Amino acid sequence: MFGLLDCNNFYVSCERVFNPALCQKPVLVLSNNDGCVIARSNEAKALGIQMGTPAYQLKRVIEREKIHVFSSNYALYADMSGRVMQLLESCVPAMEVYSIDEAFLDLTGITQLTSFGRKIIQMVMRGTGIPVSLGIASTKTLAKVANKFAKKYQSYQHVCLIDTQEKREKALRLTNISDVWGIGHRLTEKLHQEGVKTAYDFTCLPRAWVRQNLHLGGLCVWQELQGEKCLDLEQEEMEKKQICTSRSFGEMVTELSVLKEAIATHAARCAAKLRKQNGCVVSLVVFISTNVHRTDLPQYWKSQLVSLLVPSDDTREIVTAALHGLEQIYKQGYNYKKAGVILTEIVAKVPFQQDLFDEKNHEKAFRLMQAIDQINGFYHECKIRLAVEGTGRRWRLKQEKRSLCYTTNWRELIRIRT
DNA sequence: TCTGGGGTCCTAGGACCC
DNA sequence: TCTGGGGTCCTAGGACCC
Repeated sequence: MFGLLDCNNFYVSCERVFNPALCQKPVLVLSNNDGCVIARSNEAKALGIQMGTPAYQLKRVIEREKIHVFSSNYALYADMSGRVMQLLESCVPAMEVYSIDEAFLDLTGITQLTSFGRKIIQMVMRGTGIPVSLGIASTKTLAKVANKFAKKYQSYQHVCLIDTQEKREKALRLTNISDVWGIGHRLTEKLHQEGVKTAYDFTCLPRAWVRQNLHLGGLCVWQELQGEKCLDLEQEEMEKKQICTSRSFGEMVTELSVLKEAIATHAARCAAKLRKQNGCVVSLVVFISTNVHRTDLPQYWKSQLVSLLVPSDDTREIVTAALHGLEQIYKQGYNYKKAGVILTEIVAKVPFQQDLFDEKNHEKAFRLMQAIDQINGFYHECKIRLAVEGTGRRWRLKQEKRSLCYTTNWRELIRIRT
């Protein structure tokens, strides 16, 4: 059996752990640049606030309902996620960390699944203060369905088990097709045209039709909903095939010098992620774009592929390549809103490969990068950077309501008044 | 004024080869 | 009347996830 454990309103719950006065109150967490809503407390959901709504459209309701609003604080959320995952690891034979707030658990051989589930939930609550819900079923997709019920109906007390045909059918009849994992809005439209409203209706479609019209991905969902296992636990962390770092700017940017700082910073961040998985990059893409929402201003979107002569994981070489790409696509006279770097072709690192004409001291470069990674890793921020990365003063994110990094920064530890 | 950031996988279609 | 057939590789774009 599979379990899907998911943290309730995760980002909001993290804020509440360190600020209990937020409990029972409507709370929102915003995306980077305080752009749109990415997490809501139940109280905020009850006010009808939808995921993804731009913050400026909510100004009035925020004031009227006294909603507490936070900029996202990823350092805090990532650290809290790590604590939850560590606790889970200690009580199941195997697990897959699926996202920052979700994990699939291998529950093979465990009897009394519901009471076991309740114990896990209590343990996470006691250890971290984060409320979680658990769905249990014979496939991952059904465990996802069960998890929705565990969250939605109080009577389950945060654990929902689907272990019989009757329960499975009943759950599928009560699940909208759009709420099924793997069915996005496009497939929902297509299925609505076929008269499919619920997950149960979907399972009644003939296999051949599903294969032909929804292809392999759709067929996998169809099988899993019947209780036929298609997906397994993925335990080892896969190496990324692409690594991307991009950000919108807090304010619009026109000058090349400012874009250079941003691109250099993103490229350096990509390089650090790359070294973490022992990879080297062969080619990368740099892109810049204006603000697509400002239809009153001239628009420009351009990307440039850059190939490195020798695969590299050296921040200096990756940054140089990225800046080279930027110079080829920069055009004066536009207000830029976003820039990014994508490492598109990644290969495994072969230690100190030497080219005949290569005069670089790879051993020395390796030690330098290692030292930088260690120092930056220790401080949870980039203390050591290239000068071209600048200070970010001119393009920094807007984060007006960020809470403190209670668990990762000594200067921001929680203060208790005496 | 103002709308995030990071990924994956699959498929169709074109280019090219013999 | 009649226009081969089969294969690979690459890329762009679409769809999905959190």
